[in-house]
Amino acid sequence: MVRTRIPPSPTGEDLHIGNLHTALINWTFAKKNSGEFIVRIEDTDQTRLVKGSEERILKTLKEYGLNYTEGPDIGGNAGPYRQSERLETYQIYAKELIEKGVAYYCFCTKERLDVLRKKQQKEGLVPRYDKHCLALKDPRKKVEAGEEYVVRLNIPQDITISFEDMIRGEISFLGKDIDDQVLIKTDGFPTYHMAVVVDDHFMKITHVIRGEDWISSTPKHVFLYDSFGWEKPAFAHTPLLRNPDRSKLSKRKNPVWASWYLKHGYLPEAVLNYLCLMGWSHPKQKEIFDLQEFVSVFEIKKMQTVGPVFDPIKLEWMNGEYIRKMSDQELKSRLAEFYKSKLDENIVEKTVPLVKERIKKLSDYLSLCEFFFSPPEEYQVDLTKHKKIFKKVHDVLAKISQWKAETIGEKLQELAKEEKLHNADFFMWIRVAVTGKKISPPLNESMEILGKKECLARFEKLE
RNA sequence: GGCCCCAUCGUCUAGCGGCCCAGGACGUCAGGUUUUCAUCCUGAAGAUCGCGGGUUCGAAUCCCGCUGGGGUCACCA
Repeated sequence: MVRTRIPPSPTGEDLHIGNLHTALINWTFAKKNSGEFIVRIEDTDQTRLVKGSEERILKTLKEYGLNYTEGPDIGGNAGPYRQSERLETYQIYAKELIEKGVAYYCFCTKERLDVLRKKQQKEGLVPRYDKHCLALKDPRKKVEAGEEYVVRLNIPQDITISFEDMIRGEISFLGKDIDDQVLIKTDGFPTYHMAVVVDDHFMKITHVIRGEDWISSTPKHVFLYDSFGWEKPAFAHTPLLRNPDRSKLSKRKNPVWASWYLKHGYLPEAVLNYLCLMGWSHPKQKEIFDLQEFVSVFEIKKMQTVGPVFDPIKLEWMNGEYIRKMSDQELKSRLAEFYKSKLDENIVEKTVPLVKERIKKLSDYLSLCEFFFSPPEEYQVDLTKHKKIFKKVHDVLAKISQWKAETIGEKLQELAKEEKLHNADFFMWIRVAVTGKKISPPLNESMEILGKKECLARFEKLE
């Protein structure tokens, strides 16, 4: 049984878009293999916890439709799914490591560590723990005496640790290049490295699919698995999403919270579809496809190793494509949902066919259609010179008995001819008079929807 | 700096030794349709496949070096 997971850390505002990307890959990989996708909260850093973060992360994941079968809010057989609730387990296994000699107590103070690090840096060496406490005679006594300690991993200097990455092939590291990582902190909490291995093992995770930034930590994890005598999961390190300058995607240069895109009128399925194209491409070079299709054609081995630049422009294009292909009914309900039903449903329904090809995001709707809900307060063009013609327009419109776009268009066309006015100018004045803007949905149809009375009123105002 | 990962149009990518003086998509530009905008249609510009060596009859594709980029070096994940 394939089991994948996503381990968000509740230390940010929300789910990071990069995490959404890895979540998508994990979810898809699980689905493809009829496996399970689970969520585990990695809240071992008590100092960085952000209130409400966990709830928002889980909510966002659900809004994107990446449903999980086990998680902190829904439970499951391998729970608890919050690391802060699994503290004893880590303690037990840390002891086992110490007994096996692959981990040791360390009593070094922060001060000593700082001095050591500075000295190494000055000498041009890589900062690394010097195994000072490994030589201690009776560390147990100090522990029993209540001295503060951490537990460190004891990586032999002379070994080579290698692992097979599903995307990149074999990767190996030398023991001398790996630091004696802290496993248990002074506060008794485990570090990521300890917790991730223990949890993945007991949660029976078969495939660890995570970002490229974890590659250099993987040998530590491999060493732990081997020390415990546990079967290792398969590893895959996905390329990291990048800023335009190719650095790791960051909030200074891009909106990074997954919910930001939802809030700003992007559709979850469009964002996900765009993310599919980050580091992977459809075998038939298709760009637009749904999650179901992704699951059926996705191959993790075909993932690219280069970090793709996250391009908001292409995302926007894709979002527009999704909107365009939606049924009117669907778009109407998405808009209602997006605007939290604050807009007149009747108007939304009537205007949807007019705007479908004109908006790229749900949030574009209101700026384009504001004039349907309230008369323009200002005009993008100075209309004071056209009072006379507006009077004529008003009278022509007033005579129309069948208030239909077609008739409105015909009558106005006739007037333009009579007055010997260029269509482009004439209709622009009318457009601005009715909508306030130079850019609007089709004029005649808009006037039909607005209704005769309202249209006449808008011209009377300008006469 | 050490270690690790990587390198095809501005961007996302196809390409797995001959089909490639490199194809598609976004974006850009020009034209057409149009009462604005958008859609739609047509077309164009845009990558000497980072550079230099090999291997081979033949390399974007394989090997090596260089250069460049990224990641990582915490009692953060």
